[in-house]
Amino acid sequence: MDGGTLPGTDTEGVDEPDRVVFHVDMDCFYASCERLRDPELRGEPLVVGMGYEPGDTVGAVATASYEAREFGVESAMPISEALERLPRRGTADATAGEEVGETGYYRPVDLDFYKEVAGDVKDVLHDCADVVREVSIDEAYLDVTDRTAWDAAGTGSGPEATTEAVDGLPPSTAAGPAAARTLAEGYARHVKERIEREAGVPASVGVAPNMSAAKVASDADKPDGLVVVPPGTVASFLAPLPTAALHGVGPVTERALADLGIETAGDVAAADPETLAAELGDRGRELSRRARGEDDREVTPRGLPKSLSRESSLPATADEAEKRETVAALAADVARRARERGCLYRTIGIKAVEPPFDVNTRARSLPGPVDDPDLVESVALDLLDEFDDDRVRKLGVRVSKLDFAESDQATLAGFEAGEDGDRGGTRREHPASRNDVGAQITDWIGGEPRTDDDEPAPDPAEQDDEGQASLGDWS
DNA sequence: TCTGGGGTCCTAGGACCC
DNA sequence: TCTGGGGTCCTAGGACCC
Repeated sequence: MDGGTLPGTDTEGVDEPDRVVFHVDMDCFYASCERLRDPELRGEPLVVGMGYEPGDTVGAVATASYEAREFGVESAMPISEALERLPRRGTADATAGEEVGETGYYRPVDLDFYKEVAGDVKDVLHDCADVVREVSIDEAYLDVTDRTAWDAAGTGSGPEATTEAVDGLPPSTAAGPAAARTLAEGYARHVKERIEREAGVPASVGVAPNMSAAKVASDADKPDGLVVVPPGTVASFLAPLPTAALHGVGPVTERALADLGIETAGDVAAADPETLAAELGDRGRELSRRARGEDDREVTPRGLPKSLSRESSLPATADEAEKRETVAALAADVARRARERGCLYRTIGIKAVEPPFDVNTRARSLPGPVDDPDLVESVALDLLDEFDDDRVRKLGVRVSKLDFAESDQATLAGFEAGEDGDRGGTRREHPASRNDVGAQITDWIGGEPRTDDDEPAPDPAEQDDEGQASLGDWS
């Protein structure tokens, strides 16, 4: 990362040639990491999740290996159900008489280790592309327009014109004989192989002239896939896919579309955009464009986070002490993380989920940004009062309206966190005592908070990858 | 399927201001 | 006094993603 950040000199509006965008998606990443550490797990059904350790009562599958998926185990499935479909190997659950073949391995989530592996992957990605947008721990977009091209590769040799990359794709899509073997495909293969070699885990890669098509392409042939969608073929590539294959179409939107008689991406592309807009708002229009292969979004590094939160499930309870204790612990953790990242927050909120799955959120904004763990706790508890008599199955605490103070303050924050993570907030804090939240806030209003009405802080989403803006660390 | 945890973005209504 | 329009901020909820 060179420091060449030139706000205001972006090239929007310039008519650019076709871009080459990769979407790199690690295959059941957590499971792959576990296998990297313990090769014995290779080829075996493997479930990574939380909640099945002794003493746990709630939990879900984070990742199931493809072998485990054959038993019907899926991501986000309650761990109890996963265990029913695929008993744990070597436990009482899988007692005598059970075929070993009908059991699988279970591993708890070890995020720290996965982050290490993800770091190796990221090193490769940043080495291979000028612009990388890390979407999550196991997923990223690369703009490699300046590193490769859509030109046909090599010697135009005839017989090799079809590529593995397009196997399994509908005939009307991707590289037909004429478009086969682009330089972009070769480069994607190179990236994929480097990831495998240097990080030790498999990835699927989608190659397309825009982000949304690349995203769909990486999904189209998992695991270990490489799907290339050259310019001009995006709409025909997408057309036969179900609407749910489009990024941004979940169960609700899928149903809404189905009610309109729209089942495939091709149907979306053919539908009147205004009809979609009437049903789905702006998203409908956007969906229409994407389905037709239009997506102008540039690949940009991810900006700073907009909120930090922690939540935790518990056996449904109305016990006030238990609820308060939980919220206090969550508040402390959120505040700690905020301080570690050197960020101030101006809004504090809670989430209370009542059975069966009734999500309530409450939030309160402060007059100015703070770094004050005690205040997070007291506001969160105050907001929790409303649910005193309610049974809850999940509680959460969130801070938002984040303020990553520029330069000096950010440095100070980092320094503080490093030196003494336990100290009370020391800057830009209200002077009031901490006994009563209402009093605090009122006092503060009277006092003199930093009136940051309009700090024209650059939109985080548009920040260049300068300094700490390049997330590396969170996710 | 009775549903984990950490996020993002969007929308709608109300308060408030000019 | 039954009533305009525009803008911003706040809260709550919802859809979606990995």
